Amino acid sequence: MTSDTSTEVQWLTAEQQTHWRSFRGGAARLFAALEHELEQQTGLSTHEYEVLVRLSETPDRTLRMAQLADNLAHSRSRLTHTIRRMEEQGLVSRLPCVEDARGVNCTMTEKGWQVLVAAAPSHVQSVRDHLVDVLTPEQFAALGDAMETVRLHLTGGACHVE
Amino acid sequence: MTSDTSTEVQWLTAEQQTHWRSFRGGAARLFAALEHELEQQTGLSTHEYEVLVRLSETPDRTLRMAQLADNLAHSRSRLTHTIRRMEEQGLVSRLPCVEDARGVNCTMTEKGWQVLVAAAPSHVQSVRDHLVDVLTPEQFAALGDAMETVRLHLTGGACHVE
DNA sequence: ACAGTTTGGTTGACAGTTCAACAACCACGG
DNA sequence: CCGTGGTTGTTGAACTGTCAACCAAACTGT
Repeated sequence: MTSDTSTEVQWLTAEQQTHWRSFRGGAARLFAALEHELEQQTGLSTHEYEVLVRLSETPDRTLRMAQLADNLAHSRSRLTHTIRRMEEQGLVSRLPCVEDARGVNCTMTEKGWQVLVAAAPSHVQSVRDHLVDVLTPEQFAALGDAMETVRLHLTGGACHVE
Repeated sequence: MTSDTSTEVQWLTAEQQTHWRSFRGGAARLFAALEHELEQQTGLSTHEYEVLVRLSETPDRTLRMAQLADNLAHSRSRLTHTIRRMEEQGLVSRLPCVEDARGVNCTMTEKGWQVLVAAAPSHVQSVRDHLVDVLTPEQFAALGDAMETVRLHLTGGACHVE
């Protein structure tokens, strides 16, 4: 990008390049496979599934739009579109927020809960089939730890929930 | 999905769940950050960048559409659209294939080569900043090995190139 | 009280992806 | 030959995500 002699580019070694490509290629194919299987078996996209999971983990199955967006690392507008579509399917509903009149509370409907309950087993099985059970427990743990480090570094240590 | 008593669901343990979420969240944020930085600094999407990388690695900077699609794990139609756009930008060009009249050879133009050369350093730096240099060499190697295993399992051992 | 700024959320136009249908070509067995 | 089936690549419509503009409500300082 800049000059040539002053700022020498620090290339990747051959091993690093191999690892990087394995990571990128493996992750891309893994997520694609999971997305595809979930879609086939339940009609849900992984994003919709994740929305339902996050909502299901709160006491009242409700979250503010902004919290949901942060949790999922999605843009606000993307979440708005997703939630609108899910609302049309009857999976969630939106209510104005009492404490903050700007806010919107997103709640899981009973139908949304049942859809999630029905979808979870096959999705978990997919994750096992293609990731968890393919690796040794040590490999899988190392994978999780490494990516947690990456995540913390990217979010500046904040955004603790995922 | 099926019965309840016969097919008991094998849930993830709490640790497995944590690792899985770290992996998914970390990978999503990492790829998003890399995509964003590459876009900002070079005007290229990561997909376009990968296309150029793959082409640059062949002797004549040319690949059949199908090989390119397999390498990138993209659908045929997706690649067609991508290549059409890149062709409009003058980064690649398409020529009918002599040996197989169905085929299309995709070649990198000189401009495409120069765009790649200009883009590579900052992209490599991004990968270092957010992934390689954040982990220990052992962690990074373990990451690569694990995802290579996942990739091989998903592609049935075939598709050796990535 | 009130202008200025920040935050929460939505909207619409645009860009990129998916999916199904299609056309052209190869390869192989009658 | 001819036809059948599989492969290669493209197309257009529908869908999803991105981006910038926007409104409304909440803070902030005077």
